[in-house]
Amino acid sequence: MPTSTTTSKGGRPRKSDVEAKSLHILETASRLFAQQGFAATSVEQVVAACGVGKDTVYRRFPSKLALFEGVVEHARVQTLAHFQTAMATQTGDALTQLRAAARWLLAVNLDPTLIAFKRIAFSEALVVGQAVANRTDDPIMDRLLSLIGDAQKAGALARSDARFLAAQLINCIAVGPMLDAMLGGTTYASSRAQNAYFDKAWTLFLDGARA
Amino acid sequence: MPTSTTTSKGGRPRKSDVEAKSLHILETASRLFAQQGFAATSVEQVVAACGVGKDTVYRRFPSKLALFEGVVEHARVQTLAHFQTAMATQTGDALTQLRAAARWLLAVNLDPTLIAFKRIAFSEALVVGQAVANRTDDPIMDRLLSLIGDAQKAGALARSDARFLAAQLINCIAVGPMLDAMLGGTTYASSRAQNAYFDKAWTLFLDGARA
DNA sequence: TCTGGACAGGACGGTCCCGTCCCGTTTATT
DNA sequence: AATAAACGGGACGGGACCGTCCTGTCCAGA
Repeated sequence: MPTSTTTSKGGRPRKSDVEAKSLHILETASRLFAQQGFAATSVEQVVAACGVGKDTVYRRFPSKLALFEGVVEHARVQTLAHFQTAMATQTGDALTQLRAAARWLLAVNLDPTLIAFKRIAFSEALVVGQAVANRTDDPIMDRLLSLIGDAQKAGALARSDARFLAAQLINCIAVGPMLDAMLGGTTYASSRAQNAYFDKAWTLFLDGARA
Repeated sequence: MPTSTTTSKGGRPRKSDVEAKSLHILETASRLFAQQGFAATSVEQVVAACGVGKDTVYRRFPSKLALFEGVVEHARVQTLAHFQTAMATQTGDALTQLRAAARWLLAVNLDPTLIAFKRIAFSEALVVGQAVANRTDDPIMDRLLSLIGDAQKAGALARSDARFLAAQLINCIAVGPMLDAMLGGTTYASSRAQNAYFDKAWTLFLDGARA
């Protein structure tokens, strides 16, 4: 049975299986890190949950920190792809697209896994943070800035500092609910509550930022 | 030399010294927790930095977690007192006072110690968080709600949900810079930058929230 | 004066965890 | 068929740390 995609007891795997196993490790580690945090999750737990030997993890990731960085990078790439596809189908003027981007930001900032990683990023910023924080190449921010610039040119937004407006947009729309959820609140769990909040917050932001 | 307020080698202390020592432990632990986080700070470090025996800590706080909770409670009481005195000297109409409260919120949210504790609160929300998060008896929020209510009655603010407005005020004014600082940013370190940011953010909020 | 309580310093047991190493097994590659 | 690589399982060393216990010391209160 040479085509064993399932986990066998041992033996040299095919290359596709090697990659699949890396992905499996990343996803399992992601779940555990998200549930328990970085320090509270032991490599042994990951290994056991994967049904995998310790060497198999340490061959791919030279340390626990490297494993975590791999998990974060994986999540980042996925989130980015999600954003790209969500925005690709958007049409309309800049303000409409900005609204859609803001709505997406709220939704993604309420995603439990992202919240968990933000939590770890904040908490372990002294240790782990650089893996999550302060990515200078941030296509999402670039897109926001671009949309804000277009909206300003169209006269739909006041011509204040675009970077400031983007930061305020994120703060007004997405950050508050995220922190609430991060600290255990369930205020915005339902889709209805999310929509209601978004409408109010967007209106507030727009009234303040309108030209 | 019976009046030794300094640290002596041993001996039964006077009651005032007992309390002073508790305070010293709390402040030293506060500094270390803030610098290094909860998990990364060992009781031995606190003990060594205090010049104190382990028993002396464990007699006051039955566990490391209890010590941390004591530190947080101490900080909370101090912050609250600071807020009360800062607001006691305020005069003027509700909107002016609300502005002062917001300005205070920004300053206190950029205080390194508070940032450090918020960081720990986020990080260890699964373990420690209840000590920091979700205090229902929050006089600061009460004051904000009261001021917003007054401003609405005076026609200076739109009559939307006061709790929503308060949350947005906090998000727009204080939370963004705090998160930035928490992740290592130094954007708002100088007092000038802080003032400039505050003016812009307050204006944006007010334009959105005005009646 | 006398005694008990608080103290500093430090040793200790128990626990947990990271990262390395080894072993027998299985299979892709040559 | 021979080789080498990857694997699961598990033991192991090294180290960190929590919380307890002990010892000698010294002073506040009775």
